[in-house]
Formats: sequence, structure tokens, C-alpha cells
Amino acid sequence: MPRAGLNTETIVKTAMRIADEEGIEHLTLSRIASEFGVKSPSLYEHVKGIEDLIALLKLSGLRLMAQQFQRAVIGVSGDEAIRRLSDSFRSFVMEHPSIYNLTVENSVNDSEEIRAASGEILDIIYTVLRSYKLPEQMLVHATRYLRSVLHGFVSLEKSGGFGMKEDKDESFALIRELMVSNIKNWH
Amino acid sequence: MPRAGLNTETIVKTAMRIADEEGIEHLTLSRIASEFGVKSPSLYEHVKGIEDLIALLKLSGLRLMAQQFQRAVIGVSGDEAIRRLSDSFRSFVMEHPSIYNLTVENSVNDSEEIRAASGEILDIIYTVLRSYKLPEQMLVHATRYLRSVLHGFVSLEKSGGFGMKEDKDESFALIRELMVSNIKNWH
DNA sequence: CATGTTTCCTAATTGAATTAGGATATAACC
DNA sequence: GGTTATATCCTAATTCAATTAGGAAACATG
Repeated sequence: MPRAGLNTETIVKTAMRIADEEGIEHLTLSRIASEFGVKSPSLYEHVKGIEDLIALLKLSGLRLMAQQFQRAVIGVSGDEAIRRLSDSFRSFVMEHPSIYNLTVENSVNDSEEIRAASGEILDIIYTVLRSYKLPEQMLVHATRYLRSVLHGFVSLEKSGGFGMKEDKDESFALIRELMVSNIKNWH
Repeated sequence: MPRAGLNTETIVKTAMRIADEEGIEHLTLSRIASEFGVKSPSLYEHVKGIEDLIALLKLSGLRLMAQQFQRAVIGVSGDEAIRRLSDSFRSFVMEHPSIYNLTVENSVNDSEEIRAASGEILDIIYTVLRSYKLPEQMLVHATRYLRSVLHGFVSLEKSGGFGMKEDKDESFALIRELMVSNIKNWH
């Protein structure tokens, strides 16, 4: 019987798809293996185990997020950069609900690579907000505010916390503009 | 050998403690059973299974939250009510990090009781914001804004997303006042 | 104290994660 | 092409959590 041609990258990609489409609770090594027509022990040649795989998913998610945010703010700054970043943030979470959840949890066990990718994302936000010339300490608070609003909105939206009625796009647009105004007039 | 005197309520309480103190990933029926000096099958006399228990935890958490929010805003209104609600929100999440996570996820499988408890919490927020006399549609947006900021801040704080440096209490106080101001001047 | 019910038990099943060790496909080299 | 080495995948077996079946003894009730 020929080999399946597995490798770490394809396993991570497939795992990401399963997690986002079917929910992280359905992500098992057996489930992934069956996707490739192999048995679960075969995966251990390519990933150390389920925890290692989850860490790889998290890293992959963080890097993808950093890339998308980076692209979103290329060539723009100030209010428009906040808008682009916000929309990009929301899109990422819509597209990768389960992976996004992984990226939010910080742990003392996180690898250097994961820390670096997280840091990169944070740097993008800082860079965007730095153009507003706030004092350094206020920059920290403003960044926390921006992150809180974005994370809060999209995770509540994702988890069905906003109910059916009333347009969520409208809420988001409104809140996004409120944020822009707040940061512009930060005191 | 005498009986352990188990009942649904004490099991839920113990489960809540284990989840919040040790993390939801350590919450197993065996772990709970060992806490009472019994074996895991014994628990099935009192809860239908682990999923049922989680649902009970969620309901219990929602009711506790509703109660604490209710108490926090008794006798106050307007800006001060927003402040009390915000602080109460943050305290709850600090005290019950794992249970809070359960309360955030909405599901089509949620029982009527869970929906009712969720609705009660939402009603408290609506009541607080209603005193600002916004048009009904804006009330929806403003509520979503308030919930986003609170949920966003406390979950990022809880997950270690804000790093070590800079005082988080100060960030929270600042952001809370910004929220108050935004709602007061909602346009 | 006799009886019925409830509570807790042991034993057994299922499914996921994991490890050990083996077979063979593929690669590397002569 | 043939030989050898390595990598990839396998089966078999272990552990642990959840669950179910069925039994025994505690407790409540009269």
C-alpha cells in the first residue's frame, strides 16, 4: 500500500479546517487521520500529540492573523487604519472562529514562536495608535481599549450573544466609529 | 458503609469550585467523585452526565451573575449604575473565570431556564441604560457596546492578554469612565 | 422489624490519546 | 539494478474518562 504523504503542514491545515468548520470539540486525532485515510498513530510521525498540534494551530492562527492585519493597514494610517484593522479583525474571527479562540489564551507554556507572533500583532496595533501621539502610558490604555472593544464585540457576536434582531453590521460600524472618535480625542 | 449524602446541588457547587480553581479542563466526573469519596458512577444518581452537569454549571453561573448584578445596581442609576455594574462584572469574572466562560457561549440546545437567566442579565443592563433616554434602536447598539467593552476587557485580562506591565486597574477605571461618557453623549 | 426505595457499588463497554514494535515503501548509494 | 538505510504507516496494547447494567446495602416508612 502506498503512503499517504502526510506532513506537519498538511495536518495543521486540515486540523484548522476541521476546527473552524466543525468546532474544536470535534477535532480529534482519529478525525484528522480519517481525513487522510490513515490511522491516528500515523500522525505521531508528524506531530508530537494532540497538545502539540493545538499549539501548532495557535501559532499558525497567530501568524495568519498578523499577516492579514499587516496587509489591512498597508498604506493607511490614523482613523482609516483603525477602521481597516477593525474590519480585518472581525473578518478573521468570522472565518476562523475556533482558531481565534486558541489565539486568545495566553499561557506560561507558550513557545517563543507563539510569543513572537502575539507580539507582532500587538505591534501592529501599537503602530496604528502611535500616530495619534498619545503619551506612552496612554498608548497602553488606548490599545487595551481598542483590543477590548474588538475582542468583546466579535466574540459576543460569534457566540450568538447578540440575539437575532437588529443589524450587527450596523452595531459594529457604529461602535467602530465611536472607537475612532474616542482615540482621536483621547484625554 | 454509610452513604456520602450526595445531591445535585452539592455536586454543582463542588464542580464550580474545581472548575474555577483548577480550570475547566480538570473538571471530570472522577475528579468530582473523588472529592466526595465516591466513584464516578455514583454521580449518575444526581446528574444525567457530564454534559448535563456543565449545563447546570452554566445555569448556576448565570443566576449567580444576575443576582450579583442586581445587587450592584440597587438604589443607583445613570452613570453610577454603569460604574457599579462594570465593577461587579469584573469581580464576577475574576472570581469565576471558568464558569464565566460557560455563560458566554449561547447554544440552540440551551434550556428555557438558561435562556431566562441570560435574559434577566440582559434586562439589568437594558434597565440601567434606559435611564439615558436613547431611542430604542440606539439602546440596542449602546447595550452591545457596553457588553463588548466589559466582556472584551475582562476576558483579555483573564487570559493574560494584557501582559504584566502597567496597572490594569487603572486601564479599567479609565475605560469604564470612557464608556460612561460615551453613553451619556451617545449620538 | 419488614418492606420498598434510593444510593452507592463493581464490572464491563466505548472512544480518544498514546506507546511499542513491526513491516514495507521510498530514498540514497554503490 | 540492487542493496541498504530511513521514514512512514501499521497493528496491538495501555490508560483514562464517560457511560450503562445490574446488584447490595443503607435508609425511610409503616
